[in-house]
Amino acid sequence: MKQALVRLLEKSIQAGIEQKVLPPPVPTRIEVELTKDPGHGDYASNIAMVLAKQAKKNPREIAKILSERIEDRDGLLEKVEIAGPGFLNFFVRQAGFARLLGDVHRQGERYGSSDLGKGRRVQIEYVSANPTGPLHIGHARGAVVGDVMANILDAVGFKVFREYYINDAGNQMNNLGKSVLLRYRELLGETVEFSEGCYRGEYIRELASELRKRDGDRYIREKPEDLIPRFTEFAAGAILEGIQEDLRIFGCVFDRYFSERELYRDDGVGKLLGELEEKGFIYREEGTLWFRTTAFGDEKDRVVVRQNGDPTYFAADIAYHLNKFQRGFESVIDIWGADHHGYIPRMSAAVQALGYEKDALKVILVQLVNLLREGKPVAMSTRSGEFVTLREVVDEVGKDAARYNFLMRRSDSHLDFDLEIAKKQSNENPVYYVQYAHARICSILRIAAERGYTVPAYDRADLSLLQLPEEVDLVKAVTRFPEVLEGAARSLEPHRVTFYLNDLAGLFHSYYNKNKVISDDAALTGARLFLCRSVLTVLQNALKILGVSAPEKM
RNA sequence: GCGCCUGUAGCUCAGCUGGAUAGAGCAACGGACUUCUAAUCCGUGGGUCGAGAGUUCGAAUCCCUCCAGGCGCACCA
Repeated sequence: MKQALVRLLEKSIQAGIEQKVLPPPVPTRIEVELTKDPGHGDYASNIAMVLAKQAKKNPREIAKILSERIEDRDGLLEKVEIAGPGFLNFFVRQAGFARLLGDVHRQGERYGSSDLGKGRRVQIEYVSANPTGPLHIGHARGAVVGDVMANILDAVGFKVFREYYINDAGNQMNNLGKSVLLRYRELLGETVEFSEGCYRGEYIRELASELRKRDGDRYIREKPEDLIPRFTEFAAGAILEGIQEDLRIFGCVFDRYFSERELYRDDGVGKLLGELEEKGFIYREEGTLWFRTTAFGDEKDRVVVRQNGDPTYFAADIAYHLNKFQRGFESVIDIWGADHHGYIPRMSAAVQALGYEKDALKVILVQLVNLLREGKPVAMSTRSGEFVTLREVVDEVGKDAARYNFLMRRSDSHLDFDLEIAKKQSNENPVYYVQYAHARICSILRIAAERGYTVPAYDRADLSLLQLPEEVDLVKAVTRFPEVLEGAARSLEPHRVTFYLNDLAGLFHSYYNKNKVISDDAALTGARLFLCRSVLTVLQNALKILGVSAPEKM
């Protein structure tokens, strides 16, 4: 509907230009919005005010010129009014709205999707937690934001690739192996001391005892230098398997888990740094290699190879991002914890130095989660290994509530996650509000069927009977869905889908309480069933994108 | 000290990229189940959009200056 109105406006501006009452050109962006106040019609455009400056005319005068030249061939509009400083208010005929439900009917589970992305390839990297311990609640938010963002981009026509970067090459891996070895020795009766950087979580103890069960005490005679790599290998493998399992249970499935080690194969990182040095982006100073990130606006240059010869994490990350682009992705999205925001300028600099557009890399920052129980903070300390794992949260509150809760805020704002509220099956928990709307419609359709009503086909339903204000509002909301997905994709803001769902469910609950869908009037019942079915389709499609189930009964 | 993010109703937050009288949920109060599911709905009250100046037809939104909070400022990842 919005787009149809934009086209009408384009044509009327065109006509105005041809008749020399408006100066060219036709603006590239014409805004049409849903109105808040029914007195302002259904849709409104501010285009007359936008044109006022270049046309050097009073906005109301321009509005008049435009409204006189609108050729409504399809009979969508009842009338067009000029209001306030120069708004064009469109009053859509009821039949115009009802027609839109035909799209829902025809497209079914594809309703809402579009070809905004035109099949362009996007890679989206998220979670990417080091395999040094199980995922905790902090990782969960990034996982959901990434997963849902990917679903949204997929829906609007991008070809999406989901990836998890495994940081399995740094010295933290060494610490992991060392930590397990120490616990292993402890199990065999030695007294051990944990140095700085060691991991002390309970899971380390479990890994050690697993090793002991499997291989007994035969490692006790070997040298630590020989043992640590093997212990590391074992621990990282086991932990990564656990991470993958947790993510799967949480509904996050990746196309690929990319190992950092792969970047070092055949001295890949070294060669890349050499190339960048030839191009002048890297220089040597006091025995270290520096990347000239200041050339692209970073506040200082960054080390890529330390004095001791080891490449930094940043060096590998440059290679990783080059690898992404070389695999043919036109656009790359990284999802990071907000505490890494300082890392953006250097990564952006690297991407530009590699010869790609600045816009080719986009970063979504996800703020930390405050875990609460009945309003009181739950203590978490990664160092000591006291934290609530993702698995524990999913087990306690369920996948649906957990996922929905992480999508109720903009990603870059802090989020309080209260375990007790998330668990409650009450009105404090919005996920049930939406699911309940779905279950209610299912129930209506069931009972309608029992009474001999079926949802009519689009051309058999008399949708002109849908005249109540609540019905028009519902139709409007249904038609907003594709726009919401596009907006969420454009702005990289998955929370918009959640807010939209709350609105839609609210409109339905309100309608439901006031009106009967099933009545003795067969034609009216048919029209209302058709409307219900349309709402149901949107609820299902949207919930699917969020990775939240749509129960038929509650 | 520098940089980024945040500041909107008592609380938690939206505000569609500058539009018309700033919204929702909780909490408070008052109502609605003999009905297609009350995990719902209807109503009432509640605001100096952190403060100040600026840009223009028009600002919660954009620019500048302050104030408050968070996070960064490694040859860690």
